[in-house]
Amino acid sequence: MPELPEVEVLVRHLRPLVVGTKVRAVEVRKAKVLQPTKLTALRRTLEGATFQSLERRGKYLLFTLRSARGRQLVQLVGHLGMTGRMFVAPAKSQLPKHTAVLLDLGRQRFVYEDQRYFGRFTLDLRSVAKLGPEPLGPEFSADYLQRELKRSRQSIKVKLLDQTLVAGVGNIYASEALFLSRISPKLSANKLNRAQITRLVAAIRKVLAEAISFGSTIQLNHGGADARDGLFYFGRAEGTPDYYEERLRVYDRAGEPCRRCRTPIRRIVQAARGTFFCPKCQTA
DNA sequence: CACCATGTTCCTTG
DNA sequence: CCAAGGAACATGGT
Repeated sequence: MPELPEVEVLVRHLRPLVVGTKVRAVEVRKAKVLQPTKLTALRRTLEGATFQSLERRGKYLLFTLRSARGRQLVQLVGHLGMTGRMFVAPAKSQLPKHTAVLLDLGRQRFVYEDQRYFGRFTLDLRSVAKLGPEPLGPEFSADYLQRELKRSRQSIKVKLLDQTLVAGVGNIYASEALFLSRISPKLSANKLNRAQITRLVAAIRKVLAEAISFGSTIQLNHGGADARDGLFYFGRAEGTPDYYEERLRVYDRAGEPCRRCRTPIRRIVQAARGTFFCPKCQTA
């Protein structure tokens, strides 16, 4: 469930559940997700430590803990990859098949589960340090984007996936933002004019903010055994079907009519990922 | 069997 | 050295 909005909703959900709790023990079932951190280092750092805060940066979760008796603060980085989930559940509850890391919090336990194990649960901050500005923050402006795009010949769609350009936009919301700003995904980054760049900044902010508010509205069952079929797709409450169906404008809608002009939505492949767009509304 | 999937990193090519 | 493209990672759904 992992682009910026999904991570933001998860962070808001988890924050009150973990802050103030103490880690009694750490169990790792898939050491790959720790890398390059060693199991012994993770244990030494986390056992006895108390969660102090939880923030989001791009698609990453940043946990800050206070060490056992010192007043030393340590940071823990989480990433959900393509299929990761994190939740807090009763200590004896059933665990998902692909559980990677477990934190014993006493009556409750924190679970990081990831079907494909593409995610991370690590003390290594290097990936976070490389991230570009937050798209919902003040640094992400038309001036900034214009400066960054002018040297790149990559298609704008592929460029938006570059986390050093802007942190948190993924394959779904890149297509969505380009549709909203009526820019062809194939347009070379350095060919966007100022008006397009201004529209794109606004569209990125809008699709992300809209998705956060959608995810905050519906009831999500983060820890449930529900079928996991995509972004916000599990455990949603009954009675929100309309908004749910209308939520995405182009992503995964190949062949279906554009919501603006009824032209069939097209799917193309860019950098080995699917891109969805309206060939009539999104002109080069 | 073939192809597809919300992400990131590494390797190769130019 | 840099930019860009593609494969790899691992598992499951259609």
